[in-house]
Amino acid sequence: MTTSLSAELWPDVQPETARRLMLAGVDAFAQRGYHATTTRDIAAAAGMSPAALYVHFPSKAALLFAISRYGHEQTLALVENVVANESDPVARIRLVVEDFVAWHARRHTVARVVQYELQALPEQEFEVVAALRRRIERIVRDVIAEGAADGVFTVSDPHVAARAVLSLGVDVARWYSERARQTPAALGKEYGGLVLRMLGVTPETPSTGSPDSA
Amino acid sequence: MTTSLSAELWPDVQPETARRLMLAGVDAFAQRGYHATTTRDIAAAAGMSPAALYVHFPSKAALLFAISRYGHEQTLALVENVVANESDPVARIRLVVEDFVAWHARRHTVARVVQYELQALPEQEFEVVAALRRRIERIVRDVIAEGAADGVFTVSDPHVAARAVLSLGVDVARWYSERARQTPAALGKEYGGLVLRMLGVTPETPSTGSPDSA
DNA sequence: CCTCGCACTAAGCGTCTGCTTACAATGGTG
DNA sequence: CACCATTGTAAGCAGACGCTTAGTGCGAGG
Repeated sequence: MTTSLSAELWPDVQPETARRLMLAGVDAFAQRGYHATTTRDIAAAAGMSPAALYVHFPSKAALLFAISRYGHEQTLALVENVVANESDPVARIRLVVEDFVAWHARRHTVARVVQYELQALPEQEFEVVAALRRRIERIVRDVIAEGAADGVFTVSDPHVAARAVLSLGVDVARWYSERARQTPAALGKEYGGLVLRMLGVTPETPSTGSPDSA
Repeated sequence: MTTSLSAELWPDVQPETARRLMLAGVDAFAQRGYHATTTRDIAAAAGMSPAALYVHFPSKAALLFAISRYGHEQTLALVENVVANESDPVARIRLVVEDFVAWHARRHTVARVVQYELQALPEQEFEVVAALRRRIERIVRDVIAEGAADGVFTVSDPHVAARAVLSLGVDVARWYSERARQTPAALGKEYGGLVLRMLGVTPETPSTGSPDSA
């Protein structure tokens, strides 16, 4: 189980039992999918009776929402953080990809739920996370558009390019596992390079600093 | 509904009713997911009683398997066809991406089931489609490795590069819809260009022929 | 020591699930 | 026309589902 690794997640979820339920939910949802997971599964994995779930969450869907929302907020924060600390489009997009990919690899269990169990959310809750997703996509698209305007990126359509960049990151959650040949950080670095080339950045552009000598 | 477009799928499924059930299954599985779809949903969408499903398929899982297997065979055939008709690694990878992406866009309903409902298959049936998936990945990886050996591709690891290329194609099924701004064919062309740059092909390499003048 | 509130459990509710059974309509073949 | 395989239906079974209810253990406050 990857529970031990995920234990450092959600450091501030109020009752310890609620966090255990979220952890159990993540594992179950990621492995079997939301609809194939029963409240009895989750409760048993958390070492409790099925009714205990309803002490902390009004419904099974609310548990999914808590997980999904928290995960989306983390990835949004990640992207916003890079944009806040960097100004060069090349550095921005490389670091966004590095962090985004590394997160989807390291947290691939949570990421699987975040990216692929969206449709199971009730309409109202779905709208909340959909808004978070739009913000993430918007930021990436704007960074690419800015780089294209500066002439450092060569893309015919920032919309398509942003989709492609995010696709590379999202899809990592689908196939990555602990027995992958690369660490999350190493994979992020490699994908960062791939994306820069995809966006038409020539290697002869050392940007502001950090020559990244091998 | 996208049923009318999908109607040209499976031209050779024996009884017409079985095809209608598969069509209804594809739509339902893609929209709500396998586990959230009931046999009553499928039967109703096909205009039949729930028991009719069991005249043509031994179980709900068998219906999913028929859909998944057929879809995987189509994408494999697509990739094999390109490799059989082209010899240059650059042309091969560009056409593979073009066709793979276009298929995942045009058939995004089927593709969604094919790519994201795998885990719902029983173990034995899963192994069958997993073998097909391995063959697809293998071909793409070999083409990239060959291009890298020839010096036309610049990749540090063909495994990672193949994963990235397939990720771009697979993820199209997740976000593409009829109201996308690009036709499947146009998207395929654009992604083909992105992938070539990602693999380090310089635009100054016109390969054997086909200048692709715009 | 009593009392209250909170976290939790045992048991079970109404409903829905995949699937089966018993039977009817249809159409090709002798 | 008799026969039967094929293709469908109506009704329902056994089990599992999300969630509720009634009640228990226990630590904090008076």
